[in-house]
Amino acid sequence: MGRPLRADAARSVRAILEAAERVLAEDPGASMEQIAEQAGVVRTTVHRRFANRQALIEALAASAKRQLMESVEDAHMDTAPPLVALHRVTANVLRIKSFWRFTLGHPLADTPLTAVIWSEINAGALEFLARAQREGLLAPDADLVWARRVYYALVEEALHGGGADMDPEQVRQNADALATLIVDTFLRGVGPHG
Amino acid sequence: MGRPLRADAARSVRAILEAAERVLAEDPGASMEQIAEQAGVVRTTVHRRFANRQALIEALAASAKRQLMESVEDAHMDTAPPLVALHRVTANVLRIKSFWRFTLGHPLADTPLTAVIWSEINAGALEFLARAQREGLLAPDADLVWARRVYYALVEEALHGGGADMDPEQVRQNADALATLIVDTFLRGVGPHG
DNA sequence: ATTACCCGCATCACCATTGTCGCGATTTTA
DNA sequence: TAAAATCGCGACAATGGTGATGCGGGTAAT
Repeated sequence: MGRPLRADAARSVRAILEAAERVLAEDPGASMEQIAEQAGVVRTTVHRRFANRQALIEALAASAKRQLMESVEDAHMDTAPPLVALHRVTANVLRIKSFWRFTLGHPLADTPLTAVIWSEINAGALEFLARAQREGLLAPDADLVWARRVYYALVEEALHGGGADMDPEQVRQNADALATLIVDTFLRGVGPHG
Repeated sequence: MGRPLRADAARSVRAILEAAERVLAEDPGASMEQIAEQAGVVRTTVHRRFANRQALIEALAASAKRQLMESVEDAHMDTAPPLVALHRVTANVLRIKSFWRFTLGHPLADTPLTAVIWSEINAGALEFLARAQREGLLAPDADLVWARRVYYALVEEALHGGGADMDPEQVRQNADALATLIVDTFLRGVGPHG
């Protein structure tokens, strides 16, 4: 950690990170050149701030994972009523994931650090589902690991599915409606209810 | 279409296609060299049979799409009882998709031809869901497009989800059990039923 | 057995990407 | 305003993948 970056340098770093997220979301194999262009910067400047592609991706991962964890904690999944917590965490995650489509969606961005965070989140999710099951929100005989996978799949589908990917902006504006749809489908499926 | 290939040449072609499917499933950006190595062949031999990477991928697509269509037709989705047809097509598709993980899973393998086939399959699926809804298998107010997306997502999840991808062999052996799980979740979700 | 074909191998040219460097011009900071 | 940091730009070497070619030894077909 040298001295703090100068104002213009900090601006470049942010521009590069945001551009990288956009470009890599479209094409995970995009070149540094393309990223630099989107950032309105010359390629050498990118290399000045990030030694290599890996360093750039890890920097992305750091920001993304932090935001994701915050948005999960914000849902208070350990205390709020299960249905409320589920809806809330779903909407939050939709918003974050629509922003970090590449970093949070592609396994390429995996570092030793992120693996830890993932396992934490997965463990928390399983714990939450167990509580939800005890409180009658899930079927008593439901396979919780499968349930977790189904939930993840529904979230991913809402984000990426349906032919072309959703417009991130659109996702963020409809996050609550989408969350309702996801939770509803998660719990009751698409068959007739009642 | 020149004259038929000699026996050893045909063997090489098959080895290359199978190797390509395996290697590309692991890493969609793998080099021709890696594919050749897995095929037990020198890289120049690959180029002898497939002018460029694109040609190779299109050849893969041709085989895969044909098998997929056959497996869908085999389910008789237009005449069989909806629940039966749904279970059957699910098991069939699981088997095919576990084999062609790359070609059928990655949009990279998209050619003008495959786009047509996809839209046919999608239209057929929607038609089937409409019938299923009329016959009471789906909720009367269910959004059929969303239902289709949910179904696709569940199938993908069963194949690729759960941390590491499933062992293709294992998927094929448990295709019926997996299909039951998928259809059940699709129709009733994971919440309490009754 | 002869012919036609195929493969492995070595080699070549070509291209895109990556990563580094130095310089002059510009912007920020103190 | 002076010093320090940053950027754009051009250049460079290194790397790795791509596609083509020709040759000699081997293999399938007739």
